[in-house]
Formats: sequence, C-alpha cells, structure tokens
Amino acid sequence: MLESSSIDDGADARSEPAPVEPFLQTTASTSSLKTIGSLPAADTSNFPDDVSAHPDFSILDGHLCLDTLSVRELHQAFRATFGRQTASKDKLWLKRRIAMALSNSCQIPTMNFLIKDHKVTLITGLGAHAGVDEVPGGLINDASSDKHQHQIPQVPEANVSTTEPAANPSLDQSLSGDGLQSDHKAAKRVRKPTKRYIEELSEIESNHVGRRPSPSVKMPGQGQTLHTSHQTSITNVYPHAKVAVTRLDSIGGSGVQVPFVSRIRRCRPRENIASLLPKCPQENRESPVADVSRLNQKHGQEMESKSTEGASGTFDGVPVAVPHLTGEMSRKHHRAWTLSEVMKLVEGVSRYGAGKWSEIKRYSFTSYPHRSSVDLKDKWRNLLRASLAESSHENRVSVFTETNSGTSTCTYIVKSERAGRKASANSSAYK
DNA sequence: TTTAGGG
DNA sequence: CCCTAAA
Repeated sequence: MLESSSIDDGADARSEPAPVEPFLQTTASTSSLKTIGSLPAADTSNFPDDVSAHPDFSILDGHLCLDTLSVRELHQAFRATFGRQTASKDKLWLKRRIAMALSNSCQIPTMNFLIKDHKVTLITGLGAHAGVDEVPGGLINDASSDKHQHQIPQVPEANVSTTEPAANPSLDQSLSGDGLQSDHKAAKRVRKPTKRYIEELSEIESNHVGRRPSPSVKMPGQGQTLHTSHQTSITNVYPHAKVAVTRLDSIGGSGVQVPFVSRIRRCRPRENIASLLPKCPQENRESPVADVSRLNQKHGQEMESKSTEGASGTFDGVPVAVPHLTGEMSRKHHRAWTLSEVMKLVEGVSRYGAGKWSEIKRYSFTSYPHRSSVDLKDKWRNLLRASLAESSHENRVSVFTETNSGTSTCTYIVKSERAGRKASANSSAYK
C-alpha cells in the first residue's frame, strides 16, 4: 500500500524522503503489528510529551497491540479506559471497545503536528493556515503563469466570488480563512444515514455477540490518505487502532469520526460501458485489468505533458482502452486527470462558480466527454482537500533580499507537493 | 436531473 | 470512482 503512493508520482525521488520514510516505516505501516506489540513500548517513548501527555495515550503506550493481550489484560485496559469494570469475556468485544474509546479520545488536531527529522513537533496554530485564502486564486495564477496562457489568464481570486457571489458560499467560506471550521460544518447539508450505513451498524452489533466477524478486517483507508512526506497524522502513527472501525473525516482534519467498516463492494451490473466512451473497441476482452489501467494512466500522463497547449481538444478521442470487465462488477476506468483538464476545471469554476457542475461540464468540458459533472465535482473537492492539506505543511523558505532601500524579507511558501499537478510553488511575501 | 457528501 | 439522499 505504501508503494502505491510512490507509484502515482513517478519522479518523486527529489522530494527528500530520507528523513521521514524510515520513521514512517518503523512505526506506521510496514512492520507487522506483532513486532510493535512485542516491543516494550520503546518505539512510542520517542514521542515528545505533547503527545503522551494526553491521558489515554499513556494507556495506548502500554498496549499498542490489543491483539496480543489476554482477556485479563484487556480487562485492565478496559478499566483504565472507561474507569469501570466489565464482566464481558468476549475478547473481540473488549478490544473493539477499548480501541474505539481510545481512538475517539484522540482529539488531537491532526493538522497541528509536523513530523520532521524523526521528531513530532507541535505547530502552535498561529500561522498555520497562512496560505489558505489564496488557494483557488493561486491555482489559477500558477496554472496560467506556468506555461499556458488561457482565456482567463490572470483571474484574480476576487473573480471567483464576483462572478457568482451567492452561488458558492462554501468556497467563499473556505477563502475567508480560519474561523470557518464550525461554520463550514454547520453549512453542510444534513444527511441522514444511508442504508448501507445502517446495515453496517447492524452488522457490527451482531458481530459483537457472535463469532468473529471475518478474518480479513483490513486496515481501512491505508492507501488513500493525503499525507505527504512531511506530515502525517498522529492517528496514522498508531495503525494498530485498526480494531477501531472509525475513519477520520478528511476535510480539514476536523477529527470527526464516523463508524466505518470495510466491506466488499456490492456489485452492480453495469449496462454497457461502451456507451460512455464511443470510441473504445471491443478488444481487451480478458486482459488483466490492473496492467491495462496502469498503462493507460501512464499514457494519460504523457499526453498531459505533450499537449501543453492543451484545451484544444487534442485529447478527446484518445483511444483509452477500457477494460471490458469480464462479467459482474465493473467500474469506470480510472483516467488520471490531465493538467489541461484541471485547468479547464479551475477556469470553469472561476467562470460559472463552484457548484455549477453541469454548466461547467456543458461549456468547458465539451471536449472531454468522459468527465461527468460528478467527476468535476469530485475533482474539485479533491483539489480543495489537497490544497488545504498542503497549506498546513508548506515549507517556508525565507529569502533575504538586500536592496538600496533596505533589507526586505520575503517568505516563499514552497509547497512540498510531490505530484506537482497543479501549483508547484506559491509565493507570498510579507515584511 | 443535478448537487452534495459519504464511501 | 461509486452510491445515494435531497433538492
């Protein structure tokens, strides 16, 4: 799972992985749970007191791996966690209960820790979100100043809000800065739990009493987190909390947790995928799906770099071979977003407003028939998330410039982005 | 149908 | 990307 992140961005060698990777590997993912569990908490004692000062972490330090504990030890842990005894002898239940409580008590704001030089340092929130307010504007400016001169070359960030003042309140909120976290939450449309959610809950309940759920309770979401090499969330340092079926809400690291259990995807008999992509022939009938997708991904990347003038629709009929899935479950073939697509999207958002996905799709993505309006929405959300996550662990490089009028300090915010798909470097100067 | 948001 | 509730 770790490799997948490095496959995504092939040329990632420059991103100084040296200080961080070993740390991650020893504590986070690659080493097995047993190894860590049997270690007498030596690993965790490396953490500064900021972390272990939290009451529940002291417990967690001692019992990193609940799997190895006996029932009696589990009882102790339970009592330490909940402050009361329990009569249950169900090991699984105990583990779940403890792990759930532990993970729920981890209210540590994940964005405020920086792992660097083998240490976890606490970022005292003052300037942590300095660059947030220029996310979309920076996107546009960077993209346009990079290579391409688009129809909207220097759209100031105000443009985003002036074109559609009322249409994108969420965007404006995220532009306006820090105090938005609660407001943003409140602005979200309330949503009642889905059927699947209910099913999962009931399934958990039934598993509490009965037999083991299934031997393959995999770590949820190991592969899709946004961590870059410079920062990782605290919760990721303790992957053994896998027993806790919770999942961080990823927007802004707000720490909202939601019960979650991985489950096999329900297969949906898709009608005919050929109608989506008119040009795809019937060839890859039984070709290995993974290989084909990898290849096509590469293909897309190359096209992206080749068609730097972009936007001219050279991409339309790229014969991306869609693997016609043999039989039941299928999925739209993953197509990596090209730079021109992203730029189109950004431009469209700035023109029609975030949320007008159908319009953007209609007017700006006529040459990209494979991108639905939902795709646009998803991509935009990902971009926002990425830039949010990024803005919290950007590296500041101060440059002192000697001028005749005096010495001015200019702090460049160099984004430690690895894929480098959108903004590569954003600069903001202050005195 | 479109949008928003969780998975 | 997928799925689905709301609008």
